[in-house]
Amino acid sequence: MLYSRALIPTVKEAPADAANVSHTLLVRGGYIRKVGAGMYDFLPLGLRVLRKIENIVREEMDRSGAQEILMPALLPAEFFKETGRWDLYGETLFRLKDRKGGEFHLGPTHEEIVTDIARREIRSFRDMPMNLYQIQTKFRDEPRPRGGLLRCREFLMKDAYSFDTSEEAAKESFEKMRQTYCRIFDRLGLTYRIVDADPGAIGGSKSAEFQILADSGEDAIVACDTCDYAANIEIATVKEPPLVDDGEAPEDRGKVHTPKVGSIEDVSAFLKKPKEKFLKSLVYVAGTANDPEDKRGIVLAVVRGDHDVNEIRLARALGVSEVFLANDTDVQKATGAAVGFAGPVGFEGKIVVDRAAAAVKNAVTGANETDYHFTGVNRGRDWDGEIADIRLATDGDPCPNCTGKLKTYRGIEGGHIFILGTKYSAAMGATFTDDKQEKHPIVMGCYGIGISRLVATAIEQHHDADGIRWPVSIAPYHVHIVTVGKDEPVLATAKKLYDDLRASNIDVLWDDRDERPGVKFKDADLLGMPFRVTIGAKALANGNVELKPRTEPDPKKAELVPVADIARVLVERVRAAL
RNA sequence: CGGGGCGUAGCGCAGCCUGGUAGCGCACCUGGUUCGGGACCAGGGAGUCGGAGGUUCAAAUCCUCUCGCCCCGACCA
Repeated sequence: MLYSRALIPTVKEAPADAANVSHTLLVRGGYIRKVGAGMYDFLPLGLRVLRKIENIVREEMDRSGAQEILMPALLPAEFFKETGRWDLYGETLFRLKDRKGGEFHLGPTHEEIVTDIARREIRSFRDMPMNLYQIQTKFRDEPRPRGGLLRCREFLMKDAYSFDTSEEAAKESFEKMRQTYCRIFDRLGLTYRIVDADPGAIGGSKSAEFQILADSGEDAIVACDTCDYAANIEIATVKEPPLVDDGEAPEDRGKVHTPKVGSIEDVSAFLKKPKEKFLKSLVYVAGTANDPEDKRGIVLAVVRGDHDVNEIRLARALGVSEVFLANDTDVQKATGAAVGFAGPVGFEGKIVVDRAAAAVKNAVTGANETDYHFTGVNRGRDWDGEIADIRLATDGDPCPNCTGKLKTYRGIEGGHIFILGTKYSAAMGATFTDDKQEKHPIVMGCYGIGISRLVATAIEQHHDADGIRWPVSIAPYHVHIVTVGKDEPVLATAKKLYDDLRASNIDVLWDDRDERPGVKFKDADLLGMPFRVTIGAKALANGNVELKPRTEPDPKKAELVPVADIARVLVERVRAAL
């Protein structure tokens, strides 16, 4: 592509509404433009990256034996109504009506639709295993779109669905997808961790996330420094020492006046006691927003003062689908005190206590009376509760599987794979006949990759102060030729290199604009093509051009390559990196 | 939805408190000098001040409503 004819509207200043690196660089480099919240134009360069990622995903999915299909984005409500998700999905579902008043929605994910294909087309155990996938635009009315391409209301996703005859066979399909995903993320040049995760609203028995490591990531994950244990912090657990009596003599319970100091931090400083001697008591409302038999209840969750509650684990311990931190009014009602002074002593209602908190002796707790705390509180004597694993893992915690320590990382969820079981097939009557003429529901799995999100994710992981540093496999162009000046030999050399590279299937962008060199270099760094070739009169006088990989940090450092060799050298290096 | 903030030229912003002429930088156009890391000089074009209503002789500025956008939380590829 000739730069002078391309739509690459780079800008010097960061857009005011961009909060993260990838968003800023995508806009500054002229890759994308915002149309509305969570909706973006992909300009030519942005689309090239998107297509390259898409093609790698497609190649690896095809290689795994999966078959590509395409389902509609516009869907009649009946399928989601069949499984109950029409109600469960809530506000996130984009709903619309047709001219006759019929109910429709835009697809946020396609389990129901693909299950409908399966129940119509899969009859026999001989038809499986089968894996169907599509690369398609998804629509979710996110409560809060953010981070440019990282979280959109309209986004491109690869979603795959496996169909098997048994849970064991489904595990094999799951494992095959796990390996396929590894190949995909490896080829994309992304550093990731596979972590245990919460299946969430999609449902299912087993799930793993492919977390692309990035400090700006929304997700927190923990990974063991010794074994291969890794989990999303949402469900991560830690090894807790067994509950043994350490021999500390129980003190008498006391009541202290702690005016206006509610937080653990403040009370800890006020009473000059370490946070580990505190019990943090939080009032939760347990239940399910969309549960028809809405069994809501107030629950007190107790963790050690230096720990935090893991809400997903708490919900699991309670056997409900979700828990919500109670609002101030409910806290008042439940404890009779202002927020900050809740405690388990005398609390009327269910109490769940974390394993670590259960071991604390002579603890400080809220007194369920505004401006007062108890000291010398002991479980068993002063209160008791159901012991469960309900705390958030943190840096340095002992690994649950070995003797190693957990380390925390930030990540961006690039892919998520699930074993769904028969949740959708049973609800929708997708069955097959086995070799004994018996009917069973199909066992399903589903596998997602956020294609458009990966464009941004790659930048979060590959950039420097000057701009993007694309991995070769997904760079919009492999080579960026910068011609300095308009001397005839310079232009002729560039033209020949440009033609030679294109003939070798190397994607090449030639900055042939009538701009000063500084402008061209700045744009080249911003755009981030992996190899830059500078052709100028100076080096050319000695028969050389300059070659600089984008990853070379020194802006002035470039390798001199004879004109006769440059095309071959570039072809070799690009191919080696693919 | 809870909390915070912002809408003024294509982009980034000032002006608003204390009402009276819409301004700066970048980008763009013309001419000239420049030309290896975002040049300089001179001239020029470009704005329903997000929208509606109100107060006032007079509103970008004050008041009310409304729409859009961003950030922090709960949700997710």
